[in-house]
Amino acid sequence: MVIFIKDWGFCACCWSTKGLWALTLPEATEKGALQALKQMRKAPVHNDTYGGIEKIANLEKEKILVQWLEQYLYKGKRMDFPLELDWSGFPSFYYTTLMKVSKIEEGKTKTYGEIAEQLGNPKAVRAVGGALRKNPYPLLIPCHRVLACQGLGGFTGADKRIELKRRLLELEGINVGSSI
DNA sequence: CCGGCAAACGAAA
DNA sequence: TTTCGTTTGCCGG
Repeated sequence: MVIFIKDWGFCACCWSTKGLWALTLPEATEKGALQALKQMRKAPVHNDTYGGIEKIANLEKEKILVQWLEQYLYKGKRMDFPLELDWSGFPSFYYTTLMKVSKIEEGKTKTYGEIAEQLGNPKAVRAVGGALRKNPYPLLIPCHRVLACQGLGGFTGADKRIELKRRLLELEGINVGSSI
């Protein structure tokens, strides 16, 4: 479904086979968000299949997701997410990586290197990046709190979405210089 | 089935 | 500025 968040813009939220995807480009129009939603339902952004989860988007979950997002993005309150997340079939390295990431407290950040170190594999920095790239639950698993040692790192691949990472960090009171 | 390569990185040459 | 290291998925043979 599509919601409008003040000072943020239209936001398409979809609970798909791959988990969650929420498109929160600030400049998205309602029409654009609807279009994106349609796309997401048809072909989820995360296009690797993990587990045999059914393909139908779950509207009930979507509602819960929307409420959560409104609390977080609009009111700045980050609640525990009330639904269980499905990790079946997800590669174990990715899973353990994302678990580490999920333990980063609100308002704090880590680097890809630090995560790799915590995994007992300090050189696997790039692999950590790979795991975050596959994060089926962006926003819920706070991968925006993982930065590169110099600069911001990436966020879901697409160009403009790095802007979302920046905004999420600002929302949590983390000062990201304009240069990085 | 295998080899090579790319990807949200980072250190060292 | 190039190379290498880690893990995974993808594509070509």
